[in-house]
Order: sequence, then C-alpha cells, then structure tokens
Amino acid sequence: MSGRKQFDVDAALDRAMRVFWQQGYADASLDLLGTATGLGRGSLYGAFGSKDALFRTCLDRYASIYGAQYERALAAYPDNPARAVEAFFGVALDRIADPAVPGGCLLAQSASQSPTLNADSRTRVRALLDKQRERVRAALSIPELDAKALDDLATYVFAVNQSLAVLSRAGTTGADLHSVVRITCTTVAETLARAKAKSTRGR
Amino acid sequence: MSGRKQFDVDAALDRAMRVFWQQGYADASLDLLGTATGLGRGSLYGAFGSKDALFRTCLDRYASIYGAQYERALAAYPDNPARAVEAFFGVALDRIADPAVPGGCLLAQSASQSPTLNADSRTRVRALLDKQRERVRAALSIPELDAKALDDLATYVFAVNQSLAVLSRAGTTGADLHSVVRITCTTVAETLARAKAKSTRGR
DNA sequence: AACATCCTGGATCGATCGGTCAAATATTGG
DNA sequence: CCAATATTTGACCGATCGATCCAGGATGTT
Repeated sequence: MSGRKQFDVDAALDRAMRVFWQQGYADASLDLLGTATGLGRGSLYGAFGSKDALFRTCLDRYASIYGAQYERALAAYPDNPARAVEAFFGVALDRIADPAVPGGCLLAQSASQSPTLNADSRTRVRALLDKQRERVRAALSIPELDAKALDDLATYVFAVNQSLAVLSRAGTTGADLHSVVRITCTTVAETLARAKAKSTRGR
Repeated sequence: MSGRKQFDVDAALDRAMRVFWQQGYADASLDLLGTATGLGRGSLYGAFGSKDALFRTCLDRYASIYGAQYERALAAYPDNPARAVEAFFGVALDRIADPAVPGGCLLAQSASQSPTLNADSRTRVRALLDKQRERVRAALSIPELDAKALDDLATYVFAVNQSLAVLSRAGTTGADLHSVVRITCTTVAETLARAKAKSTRGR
C-alpha cells in the first residue's frame, strides 16, 4: 500500500461547492471546478466519480453546514417559536450578506434549476429541502396549533426563506430582504398568538 | 419588392417563449427553438437577430401578456387593496395551475438565472420585474400608509409572488401554494387595517 | 535504494453549443 | 409566364462541454 491522498478532500469540496453555488450546476464547468480546486480532471473523477456525484457531495456538504446553523437558530428559543423563526431568518440573511460566500442559497437555486438537473441530483435537492421544511415545522409546533395550520405556516416560512435567496440573486437589496423578513415574522407571531387565543377561548 | 414574410411571427414567438419558459435560457438550444417554431436557424436569425434578441423579445411578450393580466386583477378592486392583492395572486396561481403553459414564471426563473444571462437580458429582466413591483405598490397605496411601509409591503407581496413560481418549479403542490397565498393575503389585509386604525387614532 | 501503488496533468474524444453562409425555394411585380 | 428579390433551408464553423485515457511523477513500504 502506498500513494496516499495528496490533496485535502474537504478543502477541495469547499471550493467546488462555492463554484456550484455561484455558477449553478450547468455553468460550473470542469475547467472552472478544476481551477478552483487546483485539481486536474483525472483527479476530480478519481476522487468523486463524475460531475453529478461531485455536485451531490457538495449539496450534502452545504446542507450539513447550513442545516446545522438553521437547526441551532431554531433551537435557540424552544419556548418561543416566533423568536425561533426570527433567528432562522437571521441565519439566511447573514449568509446572504456575507461577502465571503456567494449570494443566494445553493439548494434554492438548484431547486429553481431543477428541471435541467440529473434525476438523482433533483431527488437529492428535494430531500434536503423537505428536511429543512420539516425542521421549521417542528420548531413551530405548539399544542394550540392544529396540524393543517401548522403545515401551512411552515410552508409559508419555508417559501419566504426560499424567496430571500432568489431575490438576492436577482438584485434585491439587503434592506428590502430585511423588510420582507420583518413582515413575515410579524405574521408568524400573530398567527401563533391567534391560535393560542382561540384555544383559550374555546376551552 | 417581393418575397414577403412566410410565417406567422407572433405564433413563432409564442412557441419560442414557451421553450424559454420551460427550459430556461441556457437550455433552450437553437435546435429546440427551431423545432418548436418550425423555423430553421437562418430564419430565426433573419427575423430576430440573435438568440439573445429573440429571448428579449419573448421576455417583452411575456411581460405584455401576463403584465396586463396582473394589471387587470389589481385594478378590479380599486377601493380594496387587500382584495386586489388577492386577485393578483389569483392570476399567478391560475397560470401556474394551467396545464397549457409551462410551470413557474418566465421572469422569475430568468431572474434566478440572472448571473448567467447576457448583460442586456439581465437588465431587461430587472426592468420588467421592477415594473411589476411598481404595479403592486400603486395598487396598495392608501393615504393611511406611509411611504416606507408601502414600499415594504409591496416588496413583500412581490417576493411572495416570485416564490410561488420558484416553489412550483421545485415541486411544491398547488395546495401548498394556496396556503402560502392565503397567509400572505391575511397579512396584507391586517397590515392595511392596522395602518388605518393607527391613522384614525392619531387624528 | 528499489519497487509497487496510486495520484496527477494534459492530450484527446465525441457531442453539442451559438452563429454563419451559400444554394434552393417561394413570392410578387411586370 | 418570366425575372427580380427576399426568405428558407441545411450544411458547416470554431468553441466548449463532460468524460476518458495514459504516460509520468510522487509516495510509502520493504
């Protein structure tokens, strides 16, 4: 046995992830990926199998990194779902405003380009997004809210979060995004308060 | 003089528009466009100049068709902005549910792929979207709402509308989209009511 | 030091892209 | 019915794509 790995796989994945993130799947050519990672085509294929497989690995890495951030934010206020959602959006806004990483959201833009993706990648994107929505749903769950209302509210928060990424890519200013979040958070807080009030009244 | 136009330009534009709409700019190849319109490459270039120019013409056509629908909906309830917004979303939901046209929204997905577009096309997309947002702003304008709150609310409605298109492309069900719209409309109605109440109180 | 093993970089493949051009076709004016 | 003119067609171009392959180099064991 000999000839061990001669490059840092994680570092290369980070670079590749950013290329996909910034360019989208189709416009992330192997040349770009190779330049960004400092690897030749042969190395990329040897290490990851194919462009599709590399993409999926990057998706997982992205979901792992930012999914954990979302989870932390949602868990920060276990007794106050409205505040938790606020923190959730804060993660997205911070990431979007961070000049060190590309704009938007890798998952969101992958989803928007879904029809042109490989079937496997499309499935993976869907699964990762569903997981994110489920996290929001769990954080919003309070006894006073029935299942249908909970699903709707989670879908709503999830939808707005997706739109933040898309809008920022389209050129919407950070101030406008904050406005959207502010209104959304108000809606969530009021919806929850209304559910509680109704529950108390009906008791 | 002789040799007049031998094909229906509008019909060809309709076909081309749907190809861009369904495939996105990059994946709408000239072969696909040619097959869809029944025209050869030479004809396309003779009539429209370039792929970019054809795309922009399709953008304008799209904005003209659906912009008019949005405008009609918003104007249907001149004294009730909340109802107007409801009608506005109704147009989007109907179009998304219509099996006769591709899913999503040509402008929304063009915006989401903005970074890979030609600079001219990108500018055009931005302009058309700004126009749409301005329409919403005008419909929401009531004396009791100050400029900042009006801008924020218009941005919010605009953002949710964009997200509907993106989400539907990503596989979100029509029922979920309706839920998002319902919550959003409630928010708009309450925001407007709150502004009116505050204005009366402060008088 | 010599060997076996794997990684690396670059040449190369077939396919497809947007765009161009000349020959063939269709239409209109005389 | 013929000639003039514009349009349509399909072959073709250079560029770029994802993917493959192989010779050469780096690495760790013996």
